[in-house]
Amino acid sequence: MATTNPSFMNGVPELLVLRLLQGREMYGYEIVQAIREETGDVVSLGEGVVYPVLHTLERGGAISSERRAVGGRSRIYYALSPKGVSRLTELTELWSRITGAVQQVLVGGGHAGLV
Amino acid sequence: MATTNPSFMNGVPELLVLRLLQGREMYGYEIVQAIREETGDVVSLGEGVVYPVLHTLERGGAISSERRAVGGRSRIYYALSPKGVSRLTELTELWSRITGAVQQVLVGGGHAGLV
DNA sequence: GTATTATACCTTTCAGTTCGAGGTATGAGG
DNA sequence: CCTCATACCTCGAACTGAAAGGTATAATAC
Repeated sequence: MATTNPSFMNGVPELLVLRLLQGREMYGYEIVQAIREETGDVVSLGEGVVYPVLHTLERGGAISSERRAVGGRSRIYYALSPKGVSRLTELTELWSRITGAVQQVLVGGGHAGLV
Repeated sequence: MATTNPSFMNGVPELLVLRLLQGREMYGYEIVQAIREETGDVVSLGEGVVYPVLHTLERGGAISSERRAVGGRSRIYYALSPKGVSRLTELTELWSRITGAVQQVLVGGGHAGLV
């Protein structure tokens, strides 16, 4: 950890991948399309983003992989580990705190003086 | 400029600064502290972030500056221009769309099929 | 009178993330 | 047979934001 100085807004791809894997086991190519579809193309992470995230996550023990042949296709399915669950919780809370703080400023209207 | 490849999550400092200036004219040092205070220290942008943002914004015509002496202090006050207002609208909408999309995935629970 | 702190501005350097492009391989359909 | 969609992967470029350091002045403390 002690990630040096991570920008306060980062780690969203990681968050999305972990969340999707919480629902079911998925493979990389599938995750790429799921993100596009579930966000209505608002967020579109390419394979160049998703695959490295998966590898980092696996290296850190947050997910595990298993190669399977499905209909002649070779896919690598990823599953969330307990470590991944707590990491997901962590990131979700962080995301919540940050968006809340930003919202605070957006709504605050310049009259900071609230109780 | 042509967007090159801006990460979909960037531009939050710019958004916050514009929003604060919508309320009243402010100077850099003041903005740094205001962000810290209004977000309860959740978001803390240093001077090394805020000043460059102000300069970029001014170069782009989104804000205008005016040097004033206040109680022996020399401060540079910034004010939002019409261009800055529309930029603020733009960024606010983008922010809203993105956080909405992320929320969609976070809540979606894997059963994408909604009406 | 001088030293320290808080105000107020600024820039440069560094590191991390994300993006895009490119590269390999196989099964299915024309 | 050739092309397209599936499915995996990596490297290089680019941008952002963080930290640290640098200047100057007013107010306070000693």
